[in-house]
Amino acid sequence: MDGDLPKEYFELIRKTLNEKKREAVSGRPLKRKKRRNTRSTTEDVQNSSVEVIDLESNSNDVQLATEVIDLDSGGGEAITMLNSEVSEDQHDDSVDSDEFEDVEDTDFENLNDISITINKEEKPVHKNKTARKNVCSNEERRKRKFIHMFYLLCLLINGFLRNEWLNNSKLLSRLGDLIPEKVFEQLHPRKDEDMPLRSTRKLLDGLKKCMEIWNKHWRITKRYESIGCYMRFWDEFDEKWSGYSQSLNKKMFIKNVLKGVGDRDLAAQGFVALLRSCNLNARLVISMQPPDFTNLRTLESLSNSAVNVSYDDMIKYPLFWCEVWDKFGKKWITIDPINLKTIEQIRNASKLEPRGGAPKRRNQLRYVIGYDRKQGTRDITRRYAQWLNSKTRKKRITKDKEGEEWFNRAIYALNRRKRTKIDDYEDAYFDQRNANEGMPDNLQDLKNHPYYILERDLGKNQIIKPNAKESGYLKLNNRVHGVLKVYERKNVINLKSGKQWYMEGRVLKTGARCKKVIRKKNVRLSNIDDDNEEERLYSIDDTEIYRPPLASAFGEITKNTFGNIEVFVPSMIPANCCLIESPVAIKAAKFIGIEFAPAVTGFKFERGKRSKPILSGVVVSKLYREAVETAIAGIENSIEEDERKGFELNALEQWNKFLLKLRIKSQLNQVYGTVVEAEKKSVPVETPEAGGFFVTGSESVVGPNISNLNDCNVEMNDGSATNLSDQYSEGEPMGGFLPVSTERTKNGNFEEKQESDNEFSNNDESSNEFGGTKGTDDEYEDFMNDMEL
DNA sequence: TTGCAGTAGATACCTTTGTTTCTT
DNA sequence: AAAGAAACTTTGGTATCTACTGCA
Repeated sequence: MDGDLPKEYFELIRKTLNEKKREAVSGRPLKRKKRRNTRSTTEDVQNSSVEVIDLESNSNDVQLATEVIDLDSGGGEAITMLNSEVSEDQHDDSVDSDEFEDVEDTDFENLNDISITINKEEKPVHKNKTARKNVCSNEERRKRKFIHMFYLLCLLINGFLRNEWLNNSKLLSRLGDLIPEKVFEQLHPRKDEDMPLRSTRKLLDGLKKCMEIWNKHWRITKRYESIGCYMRFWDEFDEKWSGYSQSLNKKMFIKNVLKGVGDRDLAAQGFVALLRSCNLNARLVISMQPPDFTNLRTLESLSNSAVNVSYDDMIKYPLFWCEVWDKFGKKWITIDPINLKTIEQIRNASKLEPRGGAPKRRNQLRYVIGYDRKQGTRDITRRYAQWLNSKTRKKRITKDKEGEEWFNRAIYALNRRKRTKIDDYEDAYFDQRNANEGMPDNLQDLKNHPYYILERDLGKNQIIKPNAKESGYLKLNNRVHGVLKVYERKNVINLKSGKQWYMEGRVLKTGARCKKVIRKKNVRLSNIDDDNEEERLYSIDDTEIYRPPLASAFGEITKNTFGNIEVFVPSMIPANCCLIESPVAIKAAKFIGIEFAPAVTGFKFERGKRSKPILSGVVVSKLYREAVETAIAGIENSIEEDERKGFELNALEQWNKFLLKLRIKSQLNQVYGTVVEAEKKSVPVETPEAGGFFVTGSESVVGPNISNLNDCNVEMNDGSATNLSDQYSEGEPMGGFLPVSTERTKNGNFEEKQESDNEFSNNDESSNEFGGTKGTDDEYEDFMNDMEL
């Protein structure tokens, strides 16, 4: 179709496109249909071109791919169509350009090189090439999340136990000797009524002294043998954890702390004990480093981009430190006595939050947990993470609701003390910090922010409260979008259609006004006469709880057009009725002949998009409740009885068949002499322990297995018979009857069986029908008569 | 080197009451 | 003749998340 276009056109287009690229004017967004088309390497292109020529050497021109240039729209947008994609179209000239996908202009440098995919076998190869290499599978994703949570839980419990060790009375009394009387007084200053800050000042001085004392006391600081408690990358879980410190028991722990020997973690923990020995309310604070579950890179890509973090960078920021309650300032004071050797009263940012690329790779501050001396456990990440809501939150398991509940449960389980005033003060401080964090200044952080939302990120069924004002603006460098409005999330209202509200047992109030009108999602489903493609949405304030009409005195219930009553929530049951859920409820209600309504409690969605109602029970007047329940019990009972009888009958039938076959066999043996049986190790007839029912692997029939009665020419599935024999001949006897046959031909068939088959079929064809699944009762009877049974 | 807007691709979620033909 | 079983049908739009790219 484009064969008529002269070459100059292409060059013109190419030129225009290149200019447009430079200007970076993005009109309507160009779509790339399939990456593999544009990404295919030149080699591929050439190869395929050659192949095409070979394949289509009869075609008039070398039109390998048709390229349609739409000159009218957008002044030079090029649209390509690939032969392979529309091979059925057979070069239809009348193809409308709208049918083609717009393709990004990246590959128009080589317009003469035409990319094309011909061989179907090649397609998956292309797909694999362009498939994401660095994203792990869904399963792996879940696994990582699980490991993250498990790891975190272990750390939480470990912290709790370690915190208990710190309360050891012997340890505390010995450590208390390290603190001179003067310093002790500084740590417990008198309250200055006029200027509480002065008391705080004294406390801080005392703490500084303590820190100095501790640094003198701690003589030997061991190097971490591996990476200590810092964060591991995912590929490091597959390696052997060599050099991980041997389990440290309580005794050794106390001994080492008193001696002042150990790694940085131990030093920090010991410092907490030191402060507790001075009767201060000191917290053991741990920044936990479970692996990053939001990092979805595969192990290969991880190891390729393995980031080497130097030891010094890694230990720059601590994982263990200390907090002391300042009762004058009603704040927690943070002390890191080892790594940064700092004391701080955190206002908006902490020095302990890792900064810079390298340290952050091994130390992502996400979960900071404080354990106090009364076995209280609290999540105090807020104090240390400057951008908790916009950045840190995304790396935490609490980023979704499920994870948050899990985490809260874990913390709750480890918090062994009642709430105190100190917690109130701290929560107030956290609220203050949340408020101070303010609005993010970039798009990424505004996504899923707990407090703010961009106007453009509002869902289709969401609106901002009518009189709410925007709380700020986000200025983008991009000239196209300019300034975006940001609202507080609490001003967002979720809307639902009338039908959706009905599913929650609510109906629109009279005179309710719709808040928003959207296009219906599935136009295709809606009937032809239902040309209303708009969906009106309402807020919860526009609705009220649905009160279904009461049943009449005779128990008559108002039903819908389908003859049902919908009970999606309990409030949708009429007040004087009840819902009885049972698979046989409808049957029971019918049986006793009362007024009832089948209850639709939900829908099931099957393929083909058709949904079907779930009729899980009936709604009846409360008067009939007992009657229906009794009837249901009766029906269930009788069903059970029937099942039992059926089972019994089936079993008896199988036995009957079996015995019949034995008779046939013995009769045949009498007439024609015994077939070689000596080689068969287990002859079912003579097996003494052969009793009871025998369930085969492939058949669900209960009863004796008949496959081993070769002489009776049991009509069997050859395949299943072979499989059975395979199973049994090699495995242990499974009890009961064993179709063991050791003679096999190369084809895997049983020689013996074949022989006997032939033998038998020659003698009596009609018996072929016997014993198999096809035989009917009449035939059995006939045969039994023949056998004079 | 780092941060970030924009984008593509993958995945998850929402959907919320058939019809025709044959057999018993 | 009526009732019931069986076969046929085999979406698709939107939201959300993540990695990647190119730019500053």
